[in-house]
Formats: sequence, C-alpha cells, structure tokens
Amino acid sequence: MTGRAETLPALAEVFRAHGYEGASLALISRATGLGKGSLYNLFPGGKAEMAACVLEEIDSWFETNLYAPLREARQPAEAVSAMFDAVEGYFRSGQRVCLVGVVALGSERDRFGAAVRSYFARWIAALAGALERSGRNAADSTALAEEIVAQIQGAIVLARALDDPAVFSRAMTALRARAAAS
Amino acid sequence: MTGRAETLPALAEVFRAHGYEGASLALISRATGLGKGSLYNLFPGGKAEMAACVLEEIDSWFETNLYAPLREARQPAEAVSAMFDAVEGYFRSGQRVCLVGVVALGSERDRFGAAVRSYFARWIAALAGALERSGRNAADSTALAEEIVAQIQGAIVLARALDDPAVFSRAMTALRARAAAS
DNA sequence: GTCTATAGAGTGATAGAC
DNA sequence: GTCTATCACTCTATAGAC
Repeated sequence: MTGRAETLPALAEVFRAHGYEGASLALISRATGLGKGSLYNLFPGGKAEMAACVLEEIDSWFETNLYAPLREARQPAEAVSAMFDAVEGYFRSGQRVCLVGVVALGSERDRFGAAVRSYFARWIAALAGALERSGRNAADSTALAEEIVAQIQGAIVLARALDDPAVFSRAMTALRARAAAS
Repeated sequence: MTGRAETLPALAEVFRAHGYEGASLALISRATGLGKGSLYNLFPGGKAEMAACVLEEIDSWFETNLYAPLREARQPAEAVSAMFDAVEGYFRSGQRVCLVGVVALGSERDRFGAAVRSYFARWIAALAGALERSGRNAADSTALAEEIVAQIQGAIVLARALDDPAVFSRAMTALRARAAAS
C-alpha cells in the first residue's frame, strides 16, 4: 500500500543522480522497489509525471523551509542567515545537485519551464524582500538576491567539478558576509 | 574526407543541447551529416571518445582565449575585462550552456573528472593570478577568482531558468565592478 | 462481484557498438 | 546496415479489501 509521497524521495535521488534522460525505468524500479505496474499505477503519465511530481515536492519543500520564512520573518537578517543554513544542509555542501538547476540546463527545460521559472523567481523575490526589510533599497535588494541565488547554483557546479565540498562552504560564508554587510 | 576537427563544433552543439545521455548517435549523425560508420571510424571509442574530444577542444579554446591572456597580460586589469567580453560572447549571454559545467553536474562526471577539474582549476588560477598582479593579495585574489567563476556558472543556470538573457548580462556587469574595485 | 495495487512478460522503437 | 540490449510503455494476471 504505497502512495506517491513515499516514493518521491527515492525518485528524486534517481533523477538527481542520473538526470531526466539518464533515469531509466529500470533504475527507477530498482531505487523505489516498485515494479513497472505499480509505477504506472501511481504515475499514469509515466516518467514525465514522475519528474513533475518530484519538482513539485522540491518546490513545496523550498516554499515551506525557505521562501515562507524569508517572507514572514519578523527579523529578516536572521531569516537570511537561516536560509544559508538550510541551503548548506539541503545541498549537502554541494555534493547534492539542485535538480531544478539541472533541468534548467537540460533539454527538458521547456517541458518543465513554468515550474523551473517559478521556483527561482519566488526564491529571488522572497530573498529580495527580506534584504529590503533589513535596510536595503529595492533595487539593491533584488540585484543582491539574484546574485546570491546564482552564486549558490554556481557553487554547486564548482564544488562538484573540483570535487571539493569546501568550495561550496567558502562560497556560502562569503555570501553570508555580503548579505549581512550594510 | 572529413577529419575529427571539422565535426567537433557540430558535435559540441549536440552535447550542449541534449546532454551526454540525451545526445543519441542518431542526433549526432544528423548534426554532423556523417553516418554511423564514419563516426566510428573517426571516433573508435564511440560516444565517450566524441565527448572527450569535444571537452578537449573546449578546454583548448579557453586556454587560448582566456587563460593564456590572463596569465601573460602586461595589463592584468584589462585582461580581466577582456575575459568578461569573451565569456559573454562564448556563452551567448547565458543562452549557451557550459558543457563542462553540465558534465560536472551529471553522472558522467567521474568519467571526465580529470578534464573537468583541470578546466575549472586552471581558469581560477589564471584569473587569480591576474587579480593578484593588479594589486590584490594572494588570498583575496584566489577567493574572488573562485567567486567569479562560480557566479558565471550560476548566471548561466539562472538565465536559462528564468529564460532571460538579461540576468546573465547583469551578473557580468556586477562581476566586472567587483573585479575592478580595490 | 468490484475495486486498487502489484509484479512482470511482452510491445515496437531505438539505443550504441560494430 | 546489422547486431543485441535496453528504452518507455502496455497489458495480462493475480492478489487481497470491501
């Protein structure tokens, strides 16, 4: 009696590890412990629906754990700091890839374009709002938020390329300092 | 009588557009205009050898057009500025993906690990050297070089995710300013 | 009986290797 | 072009819950 929710974490790891095209149903079947029948019962739309559900789950995790706190924080500076904690934990210091970023770089971008755009646009908007409420003007806040989100994505690429998690941690430390500065 | 060199640009575009797994021999055959037989004649190692050659070609383009000028510049500040020009042109304002970055994020990372690591390590080292010769201390130069290279990678992700080349251009403008600052 | 969940053989298409 | 392996996917069969 397994539902979609229980399979999503394993599904997400397969897509992260192999990408959309590389995640074969055989791999998915092995990773989830579910036969093809069960998978198609849970996800009638096949692989595309599986990926869409995974992206949705990721989106809602970020909404709950990052965006909402950034938006609602009474102490925005602390919320920004907490965001960096969450980011370091979630991406395992750059050893875990950002699936939404991977999709944005791949040829599946068009299929999931709306979800990808929304994920990043809301991240930037929530962060920019927190920066603004902690004393910056609107234009600077948006610019810095965009830089921070991009730097996080780039730090994942670089940490994996150099096979060195310290690269990711250093980048987060530098970003914290920039976010905290005047 | 086509050689490897003539097929590499088309090959590179296929890998950039579809990723390593998504670049099928059928796509490659169509993009290069070569039959499968010719492809295996040119690249006996198959798809893996094609990708390795493409990465090598990219590496040597960067070596010639970015790293060497950064290392040898008599006016390092101008060389850094020229690097940003080259980067904006090469990545088409973020509409063209960095294949080395894509490989770093994918499951093919281990296969091409040495090439990927070398590409980014040499970029950072060459840039850090130019920053140092333009007046910074060694530690700051390395840190800033790492940040800049990561930010370029992240700006590609973000520009594609938001489907907005202006995101990439803004990021490059901000980086130029940081590189030029004291 | 009707339902949902399961496993897995079997489908044609297409993969990469040669 | 020819090969075999594997692709995403369909379908049949079977299970237990009600």
